[in-house]
Amino acid sequence: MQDSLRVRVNSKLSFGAKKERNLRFLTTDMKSAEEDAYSYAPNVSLSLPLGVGNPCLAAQYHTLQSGPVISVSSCHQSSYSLQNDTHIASGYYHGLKPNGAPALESPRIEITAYSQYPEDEVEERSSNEDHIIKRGVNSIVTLTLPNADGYRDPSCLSPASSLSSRSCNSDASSYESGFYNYDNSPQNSPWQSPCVSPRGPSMLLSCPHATGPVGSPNHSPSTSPQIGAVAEIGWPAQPRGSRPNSPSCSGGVSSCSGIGKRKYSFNGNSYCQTSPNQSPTPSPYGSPRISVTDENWLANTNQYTNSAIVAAINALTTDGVVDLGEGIPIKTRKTMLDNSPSMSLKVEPRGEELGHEREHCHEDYPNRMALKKENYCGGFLDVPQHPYSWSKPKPYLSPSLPALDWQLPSCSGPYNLQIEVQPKSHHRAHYETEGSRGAVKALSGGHPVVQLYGYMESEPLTLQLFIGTADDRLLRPHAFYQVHRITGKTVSTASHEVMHSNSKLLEIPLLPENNMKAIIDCAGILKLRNSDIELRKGETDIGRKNTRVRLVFRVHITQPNGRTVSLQAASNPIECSQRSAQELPLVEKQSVDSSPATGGKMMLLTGLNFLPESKVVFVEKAQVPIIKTEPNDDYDSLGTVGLSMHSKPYYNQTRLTPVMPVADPDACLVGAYPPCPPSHATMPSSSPSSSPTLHDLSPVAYIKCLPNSPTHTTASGPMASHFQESPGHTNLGHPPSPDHNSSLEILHSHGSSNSLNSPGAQSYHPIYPNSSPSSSSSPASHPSTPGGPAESPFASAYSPSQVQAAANSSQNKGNSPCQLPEDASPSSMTIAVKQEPQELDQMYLDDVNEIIRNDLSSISVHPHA
DNA sequence: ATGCTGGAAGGAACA
DNA sequence: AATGTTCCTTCCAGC
Repeated sequence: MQDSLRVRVNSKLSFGAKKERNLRFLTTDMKSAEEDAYSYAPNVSLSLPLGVGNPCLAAQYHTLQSGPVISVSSCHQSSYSLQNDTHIASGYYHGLKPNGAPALESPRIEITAYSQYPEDEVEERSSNEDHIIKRGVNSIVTLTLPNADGYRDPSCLSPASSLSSRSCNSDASSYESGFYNYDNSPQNSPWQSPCVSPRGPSMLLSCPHATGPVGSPNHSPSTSPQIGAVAEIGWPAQPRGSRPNSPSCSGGVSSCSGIGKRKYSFNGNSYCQTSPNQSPTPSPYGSPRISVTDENWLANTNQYTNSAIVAAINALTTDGVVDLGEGIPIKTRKTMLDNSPSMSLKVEPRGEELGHEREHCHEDYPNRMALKKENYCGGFLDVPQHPYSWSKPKPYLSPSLPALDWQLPSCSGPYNLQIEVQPKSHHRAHYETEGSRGAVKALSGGHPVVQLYGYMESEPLTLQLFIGTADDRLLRPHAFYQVHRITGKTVSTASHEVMHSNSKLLEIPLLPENNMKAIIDCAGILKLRNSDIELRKGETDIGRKNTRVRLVFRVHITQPNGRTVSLQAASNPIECSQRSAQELPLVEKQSVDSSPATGGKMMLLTGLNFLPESKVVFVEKAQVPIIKTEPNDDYDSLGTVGLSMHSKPYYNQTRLTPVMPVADPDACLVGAYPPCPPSHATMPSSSPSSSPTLHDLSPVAYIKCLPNSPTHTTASGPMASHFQESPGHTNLGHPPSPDHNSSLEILHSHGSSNSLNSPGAQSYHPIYPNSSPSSSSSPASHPSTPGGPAESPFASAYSPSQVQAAANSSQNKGNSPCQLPEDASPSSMTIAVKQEPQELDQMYLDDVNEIIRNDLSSISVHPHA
């Protein structure tokens, strides 16, 4: 298909120009991939025939990303093992202890003691106000603020930490704490029991405030201290309503900060959170922002605390400390948290909860403190409402739930956790200073759906949700984003927030009566200020352009033998910035599924965000043409486009899904493809992502696709890898194939986007699914990538030459990498892509990615060419 | 009156 | 060091 078909595009919406336009086809060109990130998918699709096979989509997904993914095939827990990938393994596992506690990350964590402490103790402590350890720490902090401290501490510690700094976090935490409180209280235990679930509702019920029971809590806590108090107390907070949830947190915070705006934020945040409370101190200390964040939690404490103190505290306690310790990097925290979490989760949830709650309470205010103690501690309980669910369960106590940064499989034995409906590839996250921007939606207009297959027990379970990174390499809690609980009339799913480590978790009941399926209409995404997070001590990630996330779902199943099986499924990547949304083209429909390679036929593409500069590129792979769209980022687009275009055929086969994983999920979905077809029970994969990250992660695959430049390859690379890895997924690629011959890509030149610019290529942006992006971005690594689209565009240019070059390069680069690419490259290769070098180091990975891209590009190119 | 959105201004961070 | 571009965060306004 080199040619081009003409395409007219109508943009449905108003998008500006968007409406109908004729797209140009580029046949050969490469696009920039820029956005690739988003795009990932596209490429993928191309090829990938992969296999759809993998049972575990998730894996696939990951795979996709990673490349290696390989394995994905297996869904299982194995994942862990599977993961083999070195990467994975190393990355992931390493650090972690079996328990889940990441060893590496932070020792402290270990130190922490939640686990150590019996929950009871904890509670007691809590009750005591927590002076104890954390509390102690807190106490310290506390000192400053009397009551509050106590509360905070707990929460702060952990929560705070996580949140990072941000007040939000804190807030969040608070909120959460609120939740926690609940949790703590009986409720909390979500972990425990799924029960919670019930709780949710119940909670809601119970909570006066809240309408949504849950909701409120959240909010409140966070919110203002006072409010917080209330909130906590009451979910009441809910009442607050308005933004309670997020807002609260944020809102509260926001208000604080918000009001103040950043500048103020310092105060604001911190203050808000903390300070608000009471003490003045809080915020002050920290640097504004920083402090704020952490502060929030820590804030109080921190303030007082000196590093030494902190250290001591840490030593003592931990959690709290951690938080406090702003110093402690988030990661660390996470770890710690994780550890704790684990504990908490299973076992300690309370502890955490308590802690959190407390924290929350504390955080909020002295009042809260009072409240807490009273309320929460006492009152809450009273609050019968929440308790319901939460309390009850606690089934798991085991301390060891896996840390949030652990990679878990989506399938294990008979169990398979799948994301039946993927979230849209774009969701504008809200700042604390803003009101909630609603729950994450699915392409179809509904909401993401998660289902646990293979669970035959009558006891409900708790589905945990947190915001993870979109990195292919490693799936871990995102430092700059927090899940935000949404409540209201439109929310049908009960939920409650809990702080885990520094991350907020949303706990949602998985009920047998609902076939262990949950509609995730209660999850929004809160953006924390980069400055707040970056200030954290341990934080190493850069917020700038790090705007892609994934919804990560976990479920812990306690088997008859007492053993707990933890499954995890991650969604496709979601772009959370405002910007991208606008820029990404999205193809919702295509009038023709296929056309002669000779061209001459008109194709009508309907979608969004088509710009004059947007181009549609057809790539002929083998025989089957594939169409890709590459909107820059949009996965959607990609997804859509790709999907559609190609087709459906593909779709069918493979499903984009895999490929798309991320990005497009929507598209895919939208496209009508089920994201995870697989979903079926069997499928593990479904969530491609899900899984285990392990798998993938490797960025390699994804990779960025693109590099631009020069050769870049583009997307292909990633895709390729994806393909390879998970054929299935990839497939999206193409499964097997059918079609894949050519692909159509829509490119935008987004303006300036770098990528575009780049190479002569035209920069297309393939729409690859996230994966690529992610990969590219590896978390750490590519900052740019991360996000996006633009930056790293995948630019892929596809010129033949380039392609070749790419290929070569790939070769050059490294074997493994090369290999991958190489494999991939082959045109059609298809997909084949190579296997990934398992062992590649990330370093290599990057290279590899490029290579792959190149390969891909080349591949695609070939066709064209 | 709220909550959710989309859009955009202003300023900071980068290149 | 200056300039231009991109990105981040906060506001505003409309539905």
